[in-house]
Amino acid sequence: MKQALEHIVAQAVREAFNHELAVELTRPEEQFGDYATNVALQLAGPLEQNPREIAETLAASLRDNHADVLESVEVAGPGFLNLRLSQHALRDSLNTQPERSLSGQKIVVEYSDPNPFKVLHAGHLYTSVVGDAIANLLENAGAEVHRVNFGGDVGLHVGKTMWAIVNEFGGELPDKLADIPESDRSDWMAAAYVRGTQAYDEDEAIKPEIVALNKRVYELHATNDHDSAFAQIYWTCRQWSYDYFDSFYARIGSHFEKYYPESDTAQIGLETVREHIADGVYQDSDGAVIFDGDKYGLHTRVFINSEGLPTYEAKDVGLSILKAHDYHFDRSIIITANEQEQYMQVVLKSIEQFAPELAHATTHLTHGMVKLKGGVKMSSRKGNFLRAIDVLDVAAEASKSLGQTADEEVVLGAVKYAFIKNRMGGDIIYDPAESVSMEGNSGPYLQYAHARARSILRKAAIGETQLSDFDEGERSLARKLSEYTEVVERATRELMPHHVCTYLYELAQSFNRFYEHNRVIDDPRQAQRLQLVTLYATALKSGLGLLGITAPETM
RNA sequence: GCACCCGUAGCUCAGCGGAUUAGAGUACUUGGCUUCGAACCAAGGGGUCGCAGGUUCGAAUCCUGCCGGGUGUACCA
Repeated sequence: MKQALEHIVAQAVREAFNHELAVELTRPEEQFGDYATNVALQLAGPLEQNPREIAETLAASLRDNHADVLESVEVAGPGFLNLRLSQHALRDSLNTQPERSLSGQKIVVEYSDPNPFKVLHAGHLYTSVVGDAIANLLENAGAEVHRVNFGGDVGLHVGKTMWAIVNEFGGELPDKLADIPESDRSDWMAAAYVRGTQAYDEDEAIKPEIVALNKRVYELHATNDHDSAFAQIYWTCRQWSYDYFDSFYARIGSHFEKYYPESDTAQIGLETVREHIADGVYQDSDGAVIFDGDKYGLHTRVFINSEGLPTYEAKDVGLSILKAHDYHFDRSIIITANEQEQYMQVVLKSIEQFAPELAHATTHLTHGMVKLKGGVKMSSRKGNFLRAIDVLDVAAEASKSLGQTADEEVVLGAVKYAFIKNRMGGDIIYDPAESVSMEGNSGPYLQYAHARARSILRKAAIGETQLSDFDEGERSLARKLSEYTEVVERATRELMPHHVCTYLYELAQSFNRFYEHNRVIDDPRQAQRLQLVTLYATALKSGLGLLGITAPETM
């Protein structure tokens, strides 16, 4: 409907003023109408006419030619045009069917990116949640979406963890792995990483040992060694990490079709970087291979270190090439924490030098850190970090202490909604109690709103009736419902799922206001109103679905 | 030092070129349930939109400078 109206207004402008203009309609406050546009103000300059007069001319034209769609057209303020939809036009704009604007497009979305041999922390949960929402939005718009994951199964951090494990075992003794209970594996490796990092930073004698172990890990891959004692420890621990990731993703409802380990991207990254030394993209410097980002207003980074090993930079180059090779995508979206923003610019700028189309098809989105409200201290035993599962546990506890359910469905809904509702970019302050509360702008509130609407619908049979003209209260709700597709379209276009949260909450408020003053069951307008309640419940469920949040029938 | 991100009600955040009165949630004050789930609704107090300039008919929104916070800045990921 919005697009059709924009077309209509553009046509009116064309006919009246012989002027081409990209018309943009906005949603004004309800008192002003259903749509508004400031085209008259935009035209005032070029046409050298009074904006109000331009607006009056356009209003008259729209009233004369489109009375079927527009109930009223009014000029307001300095020259705004306020449009109010006719009953049938409003009825026609009530649907939650997505516009398949991205159909035919192949999009790879990479997010989450936890590293084996390290902790799966709150930040990974955050990216996973927003990444899912963004992927869902793209898919909803008709794109062929591929969700992929990337993580460091090789690299210095692995050397650190391996060093600590070997140190703890008193040698390369894979049999000792059997002593680690399954439920402790993840935390045990995370703790080893913490010890390894400490040793690396504080003990000059150990540092070279860890560097050597890092190199040995690369060798395991190069020689396909699965048998040596060191190899057995490495592969077993790597698998433990992957198993843990899988179970966590299953728990939160994330699904990745492919996991790129860095060991797969390291070689191709290394080769690609070396290949482009000759043409001057990368260059030797102090025994390392760098990309001179300063030339482009960025900063310089090392892609191959003086040990001859690829750094994360080269592995990311390799990953880009692998993803392009595997998917032949139209667009690649990478979601990471914002501390990688400038790093990624350097990597992409270097790729742009030899594969401009690949760099230009890539979008890097970033988000901030997850911080617990009140700065709850994590125990040093856990390494001073907030694990992903800690967030879920804290939410479950908060729910219980409010005397509510700690059902996984509700806890996940609470956490996901709390994460997504903020615009991506800055850090988010996570308040467990607020997130699980059924009062206010929260996931459980919307789940409850859905359950409540479904409850009404269960009490009465819905006939085959068509929607008829709305009365005042119905119209207000209908108008809010009609915004659904526009909001989803915007969230998709801007890759900002938080718009969906804002809208769903407003929709629920709009419904509650309607419901407060209008009877549904046993009212003469029951059939009509049940249709609206149905549309409302559907919108809530679809919208929550896009956010990766379930909409229960009862709570 | 330089680069990037962020500074909006006590707190947590939307709004990111438009509408007499800058919006939500929360917290606080008050009113509303013998009726479809009141986990709701209605009303009230609370803001020099970090500061100062500039562009514009119009700036929380764009530009510049400053202040404050965060992050990054050569062999970590």
